[in-house]
Amino acid sequence: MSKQEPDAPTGTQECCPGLLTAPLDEDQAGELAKIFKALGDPVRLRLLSMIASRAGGEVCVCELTPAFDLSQPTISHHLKLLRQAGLIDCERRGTWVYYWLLPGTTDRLARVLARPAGQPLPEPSGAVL
Amino acid sequence: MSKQEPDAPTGTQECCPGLLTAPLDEDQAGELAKIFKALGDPVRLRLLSMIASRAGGEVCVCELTPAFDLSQPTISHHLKLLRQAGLIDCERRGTWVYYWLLPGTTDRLARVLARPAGQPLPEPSGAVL
DNA sequence: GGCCTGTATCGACAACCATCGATGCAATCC
DNA sequence: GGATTGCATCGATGGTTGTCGATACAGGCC
Repeated sequence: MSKQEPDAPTGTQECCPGLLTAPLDEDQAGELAKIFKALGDPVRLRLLSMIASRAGGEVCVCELTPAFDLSQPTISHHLKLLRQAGLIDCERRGTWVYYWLLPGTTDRLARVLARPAGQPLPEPSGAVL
Repeated sequence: MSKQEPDAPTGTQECCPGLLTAPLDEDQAGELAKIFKALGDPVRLRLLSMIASRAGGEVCVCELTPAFDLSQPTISHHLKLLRQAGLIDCERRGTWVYYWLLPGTTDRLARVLARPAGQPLPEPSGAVL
């Protein structure tokens, strides 16, 4: 486990200065889109937040599955997608499998979305909601 | 324009303390998933970064369309999705249509993904990449 | 008015995705 | 060893999505 497909770049380019400062090239856009797509589902968002907000840092699948009105294979599928996006990782311990957050990936997204502290933004229509 | 469907919540709940601190409820997850889904496409990510990183704050569609190997209706479609997600807005000025970033939405995502400064994260497997 | 240009919408189609039941595999317990 | 439990994988299926050409609409120009 934790080693099935080389989908999670795990460490590739910490560089990119953010979405909001310079146009992304195709490679950066493709790589980031994979991660955002993984977050683009309510079930996966809830799974991720359940895992990330866990006190001990890790959660057993047996706690995640009953929290949803979905079949066990469906939850397993969503966890796999989150793992392939590099957002979480897991380990089998005896009968059970535990998942935890990989904070590097969420940190990277937060940086990519962050606006460099007081960017001008001449607000042609204002709109800072 | 700017007023076609009430899809962009524009200002709904600045509250939610973040993905990583407490489990999301279904409503929050559904709402956030819509925005992340809009970011889950390389073309839309590049469009957004082209718009956001623009010096004057706004970009004419006539500059965006030729930057891609895609048809004009396809670009228009992607811009519509970004707008429905509350990430950008637009205005027609004469013959041309101009788009700009709504920084409130990206700010909100950045906050949602940010980890509250020195969260423990006992790292059962380390993995801070 | 009529034409041209820029952009949005429509309808169609192929590709992808979320979901399920069935099944397989791993580890424990008897 | 055999039974049981926890989780992953497989195959199928209906719904969603990215893309296109055709078309409609809006505004400027003659």
